[in-house]
Amino acid sequence: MQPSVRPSPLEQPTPGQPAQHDVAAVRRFNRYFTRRVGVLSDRYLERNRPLGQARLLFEIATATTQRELRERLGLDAGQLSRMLTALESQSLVRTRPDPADRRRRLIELTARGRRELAEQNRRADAFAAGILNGLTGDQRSRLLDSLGTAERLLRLAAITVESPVDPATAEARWCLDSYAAELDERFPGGFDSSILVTAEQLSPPAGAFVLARDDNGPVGCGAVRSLGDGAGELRHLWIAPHARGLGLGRRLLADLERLAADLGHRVLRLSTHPTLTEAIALYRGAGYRAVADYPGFEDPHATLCFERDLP
Amino acid sequence: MQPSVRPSPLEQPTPGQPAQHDVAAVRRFNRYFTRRVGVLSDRYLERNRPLGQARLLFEIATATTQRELRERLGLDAGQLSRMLTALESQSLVRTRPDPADRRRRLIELTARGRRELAEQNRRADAFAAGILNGLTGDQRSRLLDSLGTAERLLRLAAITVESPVDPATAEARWCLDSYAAELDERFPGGFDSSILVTAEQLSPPAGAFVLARDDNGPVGCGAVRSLGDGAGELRHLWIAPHARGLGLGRRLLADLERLAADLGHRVLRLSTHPTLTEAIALYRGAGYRAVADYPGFEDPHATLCFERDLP
DNA sequence: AAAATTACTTGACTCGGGTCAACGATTGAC
DNA sequence: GTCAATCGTTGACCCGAGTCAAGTAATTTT
Repeated sequence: MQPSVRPSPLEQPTPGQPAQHDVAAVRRFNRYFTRRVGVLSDRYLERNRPLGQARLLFEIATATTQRELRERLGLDAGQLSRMLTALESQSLVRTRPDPADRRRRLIELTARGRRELAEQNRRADAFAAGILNGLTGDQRSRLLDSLGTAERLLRLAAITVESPVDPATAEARWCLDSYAAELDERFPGGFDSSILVTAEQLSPPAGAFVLARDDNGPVGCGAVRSLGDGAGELRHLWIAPHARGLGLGRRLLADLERLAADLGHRVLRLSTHPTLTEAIALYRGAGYRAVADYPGFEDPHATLCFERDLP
Repeated sequence: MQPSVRPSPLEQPTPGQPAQHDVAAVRRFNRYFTRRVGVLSDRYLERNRPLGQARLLFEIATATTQRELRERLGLDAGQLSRMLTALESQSLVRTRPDPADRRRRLIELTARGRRELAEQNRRADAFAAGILNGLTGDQRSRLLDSLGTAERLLRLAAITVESPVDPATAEARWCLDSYAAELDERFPGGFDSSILVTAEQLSPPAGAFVLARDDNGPVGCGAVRSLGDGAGELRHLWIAPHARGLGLGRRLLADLERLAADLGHRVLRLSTHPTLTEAIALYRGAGYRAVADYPGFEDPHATLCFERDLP
């Protein structure tokens, strides 16, 4: 819902309200899909066991504490406790006190529970296979393609970008740490994380930090700091691996440019490394031009510099 | 699950079990979609009214008798009756005895019920719009494209083809009537339905009839009759308008060819009309060649003849 | 005209999901 | 060492969904 005061050459995330026709199409698909696939596959899951317990079995496979289960499934403590005793009485699940904190109870599947879970999975697979069965190979791959594209775009649509945000929060730190860890792996000589800019440099009015989140937490970040003299520097633009290929980079970049302009910068500069091909393509596509160097440039890893005038 | 005894040049609907990878992709999408969209939109629908009543309100807009509602929603008679009295006590719905059969009660929305329904729709729209909001125009159209393709393919996968089937059943008659009605509209001079082949000609061993159904009933048909002398004739291949563009034609055609071969025919012939461009494309694509005429050809509307040797 | 059928209503249930509050047991903070 | 907070359990609920069977009124069949 940004007012389009300053039209940017980049794609705007929200070009007005969606057309009624498009809204109807989404609703139509939703109606069809949940009726045909969603509900049915639930019924398939439960083997004369309440749906809640069946779902729980799924989650227990990867969780160990009640707290975790409660958060993941959004259950009441009492309700979960009762469901667990039900599963325990079927000897699908075993609980024992956590030695580290004996208020807690650790939960694990028994051998029988694992068999039961495998059977549930087999049935869910059979259901999905049943859907694919009536299709030719070509049709199948078109279907999977469409589902994949749809999922990626839905995920993208679920991502919200907060800007500016305090770079000292846990979520922000997590992003910056992930960024450093990734570069450390990708750069031949590793990555020297001491060159990460400090939180002070990224807080207004000196600079700004931008954070993208989906339903499960942070999925990307980016920062602007001041180089002085009307110039800003873009730093630490990072997208979580599972959120790549969605167009989120462009969205973050657009937000950072807007922020930089708001901070009074007239030109935005950045440096990057030839290995980071996706990033380079992003900058070129967004109208950045390569420059030899710039004052304040200090990253020893970077060997490519870009800049762009801000509107 | 047809054994591939006689490999046809046409695409087989079931080339073996789907790969595990594909199955997982379908499950992944299902999980994501139902969690993110399905459940949420239900919660959006209900305005401190039980979900069942909210759904009912939707359906009443287009239905008038309890019987119809029961069938559409799969509800118990008692349950529906109670839900209706609940809606009636909120004066959203009015019922009155059907003058034609006073055991029945006609159901209609009151003015207030219509307002309430409109509000429900507004909310559901807002929810769908919310999904589209975070996307650029280009991304939106890609999303809608993908959803459309996925829905069409899922619909196709849900279609089952029964062959052979008794051409005298109500469903078969319905298809043939629809076929005649459509041609009557599309042909400049109308369609003379007396040339429809008789049920006897389409029953084994003289011929065969094939019927395609989706969850809601018949969506297509086709027939083979004998022309004598080792030749069969393909007749009345028809696909319901809402099931077109899915590739169902090719599937029915493949089934009919298999049937014709089973009946002992060595060549399959057919006649069609230049207006029916989709059909002509289908036949050409399936390896049929145009011929001038053939013995037994009798359809006054048809002016194009095709044939193909059966394996 | 009687018997069977159909359309709906009502009562009496079960069940799963969900909420709330009280209560041990355990732990961390001061 | 005490007190507050935390983790899980248990009892006592509500609610909506769904099932089953008996009952009433109207209609069709025979």
